[in-house]
Amino acid sequence: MSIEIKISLNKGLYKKDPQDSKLGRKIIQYSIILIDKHGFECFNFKKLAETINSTEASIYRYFENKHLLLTFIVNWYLEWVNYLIKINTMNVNDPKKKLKIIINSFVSASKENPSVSYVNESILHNIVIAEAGKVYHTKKVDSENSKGFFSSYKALAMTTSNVISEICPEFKYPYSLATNLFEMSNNHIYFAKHLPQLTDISVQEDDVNEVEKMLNYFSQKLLYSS
Amino acid sequence: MSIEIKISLNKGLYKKDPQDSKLGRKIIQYSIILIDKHGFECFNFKKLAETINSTEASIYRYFENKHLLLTFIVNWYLEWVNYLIKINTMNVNDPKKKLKIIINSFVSASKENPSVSYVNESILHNIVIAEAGKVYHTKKVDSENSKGFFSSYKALAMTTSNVISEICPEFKYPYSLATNLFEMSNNHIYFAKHLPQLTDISVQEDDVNEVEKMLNYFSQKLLYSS
DNA sequence: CTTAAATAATAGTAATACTATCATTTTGTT
DNA sequence: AACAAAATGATAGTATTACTATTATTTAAG
Repeated sequence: MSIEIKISLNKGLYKKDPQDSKLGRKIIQYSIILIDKHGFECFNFKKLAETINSTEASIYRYFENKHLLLTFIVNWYLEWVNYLIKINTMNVNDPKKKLKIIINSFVSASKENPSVSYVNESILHNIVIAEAGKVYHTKKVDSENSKGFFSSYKALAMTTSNVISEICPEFKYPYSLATNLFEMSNNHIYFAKHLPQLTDISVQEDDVNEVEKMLNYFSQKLLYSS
Repeated sequence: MSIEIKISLNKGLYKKDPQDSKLGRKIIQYSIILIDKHGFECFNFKKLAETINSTEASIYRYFENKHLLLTFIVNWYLEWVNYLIKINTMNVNDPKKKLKIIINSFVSASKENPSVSYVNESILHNIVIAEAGKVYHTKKVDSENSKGFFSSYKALAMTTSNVISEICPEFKYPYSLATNLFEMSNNHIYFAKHLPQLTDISVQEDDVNEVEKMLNYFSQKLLYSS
């Protein structure tokens, strides 16, 4: 018994919705695996086509280029996290508890909620950690923004900032703190694994508990210490 | 009367030190301009060669590839900021004041301290804001780290974290806060310009005062509120 | 069973990221 | 000023990448 979620994303991200066909879902499934394995720079549609026994031309029928494919899967992840947050905070009243749930979703939603058969959420989280910045650090950021390509990140920021403002209505930087918690989560998981001198926390075998603690400590200090 | 600083960087970053020759300095000068103008993805050695009336082959005598060139200029910037911080905090005793000077250097060192004739520090800061993450978000991060390619970032993190620990010796996350202040500075300047829904601050005509205020507020709350 | 839609197979182009070779210019030394 | 050594320029060439176009074959829907 499994319910397949279909996440609806901005139509400008794809030429044809990959979630609606077998080949499309294979493209998503294996692009996640390949980008994680080789890194985004070395990933290309030729390798992907070989991996799934298809052709470049077929993949180009779904995505204009690999940058939009990355944008698609990162947005997919963000929508999925946002959806989980909504469900998990639905019946929670205390905004402090809500923020803890949000922080927990930032660091490890992927570990506790596998949900879509063709998406390995845990690997996808690694991609978000390592590659998500590349989605919006480009010269096309303004035109892509105007097409709504970053609306999933904005939605997540808004969800989080609303909870922050519930906790502390006079706090001046709810959006900044929201995005910072998310970015910090990704950064410090990455630092712990690759540049440990840039952080105080450590991550052993995907145990991100220390990151979670740190984010809770920061938000607590900023929002409700004295 | 001008004193030219020469910043010494990891020798693995270049084949030949660009700071030691006219052509090398032109490569630095115009790569900064071109990367800022077209973005790192669209930047290449052919365009650079045309711009400076040289050839691809000549540029390849200085840098193995554009990724190492970016790594070089980002490290150059970090060394330069670190150097300015050292000078400007040298005769300051109060660590709280020191941290304010550091934060000010993060947001706007480039505006107040032009110092090297062939480097436009202000444009370089824009590159750091938009492209620096790409330097270490790559599959080669571990091998490049072991070669010392990120030592400038580590040095800056250490300088900052030492001051943080001076302010509050029992604070558990001095390195994390140090890198977070730096990343946050870059992120929110970028967000303010391109994705304003992701931040609370705004940046008008390169006035980064609001970012500075926010970083001071965050560090204050974390380190010396009650 | 038929036809439309999706995919595969193949081929081709322009740009990119280099490498190699040799000619020329610049520089430092006596 | 003469000359060797080093740096740069000019030119050419290769492999890979990021696509696009065309036609054949398979699959799915009515």
